[in-house]
Amino acid sequence: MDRPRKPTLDTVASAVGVSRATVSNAYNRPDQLSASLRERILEIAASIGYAGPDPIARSLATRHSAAVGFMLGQPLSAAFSDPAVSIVLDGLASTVDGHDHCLVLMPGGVDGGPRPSTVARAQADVVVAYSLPDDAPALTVVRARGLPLVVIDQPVLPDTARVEVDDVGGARMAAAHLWELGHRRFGILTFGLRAGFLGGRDGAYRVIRDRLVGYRDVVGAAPVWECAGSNRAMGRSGARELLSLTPRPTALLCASDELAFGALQAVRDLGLRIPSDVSVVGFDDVPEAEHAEPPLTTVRQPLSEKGRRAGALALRLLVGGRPGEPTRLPVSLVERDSTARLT
Amino acid sequence: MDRPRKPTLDTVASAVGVSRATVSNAYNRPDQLSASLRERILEIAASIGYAGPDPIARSLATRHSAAVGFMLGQPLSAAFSDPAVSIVLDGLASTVDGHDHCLVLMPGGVDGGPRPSTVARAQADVVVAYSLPDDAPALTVVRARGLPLVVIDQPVLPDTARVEVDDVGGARMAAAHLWELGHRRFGILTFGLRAGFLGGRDGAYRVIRDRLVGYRDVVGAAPVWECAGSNRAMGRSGARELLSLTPRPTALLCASDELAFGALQAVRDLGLRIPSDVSVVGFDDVPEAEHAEPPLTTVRQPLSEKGRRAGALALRLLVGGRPGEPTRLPVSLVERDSTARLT
DNA sequence: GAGTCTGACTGAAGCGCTTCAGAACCTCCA
DNA sequence: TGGAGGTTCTGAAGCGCTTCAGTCAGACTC
Repeated sequence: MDRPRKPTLDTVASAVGVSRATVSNAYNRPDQLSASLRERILEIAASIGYAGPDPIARSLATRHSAAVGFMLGQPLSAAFSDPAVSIVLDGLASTVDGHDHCLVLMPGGVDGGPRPSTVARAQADVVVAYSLPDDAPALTVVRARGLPLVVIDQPVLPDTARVEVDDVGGARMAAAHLWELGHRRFGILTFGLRAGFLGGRDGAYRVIRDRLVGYRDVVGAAPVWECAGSNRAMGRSGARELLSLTPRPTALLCASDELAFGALQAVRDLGLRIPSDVSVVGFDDVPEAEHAEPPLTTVRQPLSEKGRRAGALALRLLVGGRPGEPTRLPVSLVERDSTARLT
Repeated sequence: MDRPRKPTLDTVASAVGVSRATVSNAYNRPDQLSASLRERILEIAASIGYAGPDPIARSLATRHSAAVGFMLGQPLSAAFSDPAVSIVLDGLASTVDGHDHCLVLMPGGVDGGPRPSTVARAQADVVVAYSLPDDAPALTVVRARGLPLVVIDQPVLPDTARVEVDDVGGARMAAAHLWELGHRRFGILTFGLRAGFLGGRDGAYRVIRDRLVGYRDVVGAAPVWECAGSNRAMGRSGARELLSLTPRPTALLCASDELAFGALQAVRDLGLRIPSDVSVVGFDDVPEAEHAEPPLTTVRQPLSEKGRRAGALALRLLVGGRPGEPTRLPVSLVERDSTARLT
């Protein structure tokens, strides 16, 4: 609390015998002073332990904080149990970091989405939201603060940039693939805020609702188990529920690869074989899908690109750009060995 | 860039007809004014679209930013491919968030550790470093800025708080367990900055060096394959290298569970059985270890607790606390089904 | 009714920096 | 030789907020 007062621009200025403005220029606008003076300033600054302009004061003066906020629907551990989230975040972080911006993390609580007070105090001048429930209070706070917003995989909001993929189309591809292989009895595995067979409500996440639409477009009515989150363990127990239905589904449509990995395990738990007894298809095409046992048939979406695009959009909003049309990234079906013709 | 100027404390003050100090108090010290006036202020503030005190200006005035920085040794995607990292980060984030602090992420680049310029501009008043290479330049910058620092799993630095586990002891337990089961031919799988059999150098991470020491204490010399990172795919191919040695190891010591998961797969790839042909032990005890096939024998360390402790320490340094003695968390061996007596 | 308290509000001094309109001096060319 | 044009540096006005020492009424005490 009372360590010795740190040196400031003024300290340096008077140590060197120039004005504060000049020292500031030494750091920010080298062209505004002679090289020799600049060098002297930097040298003296270093010698008295001045580590450069204070980021906060600089932010206040320039009116931007060089940080982008990242709001997440889940606690970090839940979010990162799904590699898809990590990959998106990595794409975002590297774009943003490449432009000398920091990432301020606002993880979600149990009710989905960061706490409003967290969002209200976050130092960021643009925020990107990922997989928040549609009605998250955090979104309201962001708008109240007047911060530019980019959403990933969420319903369009007025005046907001957006990146998305064709979830409906992707889901349709997955379902059509199974349909063409002769499957007629399906189980659907999704995730949301709580576990159980899906009754009236259709889940909090737009992505999931969309995938559901796509699946149903093709397969019609089918039992849907919603997991409380997207990870293997939940996928495994959810799949177990679906597989214990009578008649047993011959194919499982999973709303994420993590869920599908769990489903593969559940099928094996029952002593059944993939794909001869049960076909499984995922969604995302995370790197591991290729190395699963058996390699997973899934819908590929460009995860890293999604993060990068979101980052680029955020950066653009930052300099006053317009949100523009939603960016829609392509999906495609990757056929591997977890699906086969029904015999 | 030129959206209409946002309302400030002054705007509100004059709209209400009170002084700026009073409006500030309405937000920060409700006891300093009458409830009725406070209510009126908040109401008018809302009506003119004032979303509360600007976080940056507030930070400047109070001289702290309510943010803790988190420096990481790897890019996000690499870091999060290992659930251990996510769990630690989650523990940290929830502690910190519970005290109304944000987390500022500073992911590493290819050379390990965030870029110095990123660190120099980050708005945080304390930073915690996790799994950085020992000589990361980022650490230097933090100290130059005079920010309090807490390190997780890293060599002790002067005037720095630290949390760690007994890596040497844990590794010893794992090795001793296998030794007692009769194993004499070992393969060791670790991770670091690049892939290959370990020759002279002993890796960039202290954690890994310690685990290696523990393994070797018990098993003596043994081939060591260093993966370029800690994930399944790398573990799988690394284990493949070890298993193709002659004579083939009967037991694999893996420096992380992720690596061990890969190793399990590699063993199966070769048509061998676990644990009858090859025993495998991991390190970390991530949640999935229990559900692996077979369930993984591993060294448990309290990952979430590690993050929480680091958070608590950071918060303490923030209010001027002394670093104190390093916090050392206990490890223990969890015996499951991936290890068995050599027959 | 004088004196003391207390609660409610305000004035003004910063926090550490950026930035912009000059000032001061020098060079160069007509 | 006079002014146009450069270069280098400075003064001062903010950025939006917190905080502390007061001021000012009104309530209370004796």
